[in-house]
Amino acid sequence: MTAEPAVRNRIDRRRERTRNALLAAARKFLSEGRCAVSIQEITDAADVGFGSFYNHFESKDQLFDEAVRSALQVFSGMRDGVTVTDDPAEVFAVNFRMTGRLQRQAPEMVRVLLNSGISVLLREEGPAPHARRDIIAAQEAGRFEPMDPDMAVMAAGGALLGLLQLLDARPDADAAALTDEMTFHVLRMFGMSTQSAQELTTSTPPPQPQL
Amino acid sequence: MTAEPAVRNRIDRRRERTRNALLAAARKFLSEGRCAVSIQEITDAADVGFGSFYNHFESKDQLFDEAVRSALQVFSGMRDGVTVTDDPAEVFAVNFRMTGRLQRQAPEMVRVLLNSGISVLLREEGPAPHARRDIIAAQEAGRFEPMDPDMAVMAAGGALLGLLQLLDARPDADAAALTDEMTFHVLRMFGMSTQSAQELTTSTPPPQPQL
DNA sequence: ATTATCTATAGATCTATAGATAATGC
DNA sequence: ATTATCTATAGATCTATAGATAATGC
Repeated sequence: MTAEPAVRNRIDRRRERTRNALLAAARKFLSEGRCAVSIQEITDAADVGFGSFYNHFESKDQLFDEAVRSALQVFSGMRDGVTVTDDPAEVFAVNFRMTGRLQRQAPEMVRVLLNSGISVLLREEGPAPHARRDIIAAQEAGRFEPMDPDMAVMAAGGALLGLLQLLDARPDADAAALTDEMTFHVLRMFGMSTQSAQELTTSTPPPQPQL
Repeated sequence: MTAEPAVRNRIDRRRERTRNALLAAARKFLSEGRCAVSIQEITDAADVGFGSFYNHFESKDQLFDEAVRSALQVFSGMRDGVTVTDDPAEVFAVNFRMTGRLQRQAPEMVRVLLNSGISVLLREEGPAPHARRDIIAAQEAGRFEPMDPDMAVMAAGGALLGLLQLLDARPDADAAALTDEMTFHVLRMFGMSTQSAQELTTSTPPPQPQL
């Protein structure tokens, strides 16, 4: 009656190791913007026999697709375990601040998304659907002014991607400070007062993102 | 003493036609996110003999690089011919509004940028350097509140890319209205009052972007 | 005469698979 | 006995170039 255990035996664990090595190698190339790489190069980077590729993926396109998806999951999975508050604006702010800080924790994952285009903001597996719900809740609670939710998601998501790109280009910058500054401005864009926005971006530091 | 005429004779014009056909074909593939396409496919799409490719480009990478650059030039070149005002905030707003409207004029060009990642916001050939100067001028004129200029560029540029992506996904939406709404919110993010931001986004409609 | 384009092709590279090898389950 | 991995390779595809053709300049 219970679900299958995630890992059944040693064979399955080895199989998953190989698969993960291929995904990690694919993310490495995608993070470098190299999408025209041969399967041989991928299996070499994964330290896996060439033929093993076809035990796990039908094509390079499929591998790359799942690699992007796996990077997206890091972002949407980050929300799990975050303390819930009853202020939806704070929920939004905490998630924004955590995502910005994620750049220093997982720069390669972030780079995969930065290279995969703005369309990540429209993907259902990405962080957009959650953000959309948070924004609507904050609007209904009167914390944000009314605004087309899709526009709000694209505005906040775009600013977030811009921030991540800037942090990527500036390895020595204070990521937490810049992230909080960006969060502050996004909250103000959503109609919050300077004081309220400052309260949400300076008070409690957000928890460390979980990987 | 004068510079060479852009086009000297019929041979040069034909040469340029071929080169432009290759660039256009490359943009077509890039706008579809297909970077692993063969040179044969590119020359077929350009309706050009296979060998002609090497008369103009040394490699596929070089072609793709110049294709992205040519798409970027459409954006930064759009500013030329725009009426100049003495309010730097209005200059910023007019350019933002024109760029949003550009999505309906040149959707393929926009798609090339959307697919080429957030790093376009850091490229010197892109619109970022101009936007940066406009933002600083508006800050010094007291129209925008102080803010790290690079952060401001990434915030506005990210929101703009998000807007363009949304317009691309919604061919039937009112692009001008959504663009003006996004402009309004970005101006408010930069510290403008609701009234001032509304004045800059509702009064004079921006001129049609030139292609 | 010059120059760009086009066609054809040799050689390199890449993909997909078959069959051998190694590891684990029962 | 089963299953995944690995090695080797046939066939397909792709790249870069050589040489022929066509168009223009002078």
